[in-house]
Amino acid sequence: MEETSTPNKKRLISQLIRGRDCTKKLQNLLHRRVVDDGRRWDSDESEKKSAPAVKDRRGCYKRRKTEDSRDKIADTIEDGYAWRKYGQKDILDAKFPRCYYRCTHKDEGCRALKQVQKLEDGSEMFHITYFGFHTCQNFSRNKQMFHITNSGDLSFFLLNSEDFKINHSPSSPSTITNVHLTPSFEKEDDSNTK
DNA sequence: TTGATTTGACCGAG
DNA sequence: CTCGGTCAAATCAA
Repeated sequence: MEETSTPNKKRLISQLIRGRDCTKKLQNLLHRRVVDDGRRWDSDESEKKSAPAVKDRRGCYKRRKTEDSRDKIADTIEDGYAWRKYGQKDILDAKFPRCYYRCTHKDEGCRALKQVQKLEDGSEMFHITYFGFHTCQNFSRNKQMFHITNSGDLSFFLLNSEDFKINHSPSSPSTITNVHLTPSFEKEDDSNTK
């Protein structure tokens, strides 16, 4: 990891810059969200409080718009976070069902969600879509960072570190120091270049 | 026992 | 109505 200096370094830097741009965009998005918070989608608390019957009050939710979603293709659904499956659906034109996951720490306020669907091109790969961000404390656990590193998903890593900074302290996360990047960072999904 | 997964019902959007 | 997303009871696993 040391002997290849300039070309890799350059690439790395440009990746970091891209990541930073991305996080900046997301920060803006997050900020907007906070501003007009409350009538977005899923005003869960208020609705749940006034829930009458509990029993057949299923699904007081709104369909997810294309808010802030990030797509990624990977050969594993593992990304270092603890997810809890809450549903699975057969999708109309798809061979494989779509699985729905939320963060295990939802009860602590973490709203991160993801959807996983196997690709139809025969490869054993998965199309993963992330919604929202982790507000739980996952980031203090180092081993999970290395998981992320293994999967080579730099952008996701950066996004979350930024998220972490927003929610906690602006000081640089010391855990980053050990990370070595896998150069195979091929999935180019531009998330939201609309 | 607790926590995670399975699975069919339910809901809102279109 | 159909379809995708979510809920929650039943079930499984540790």
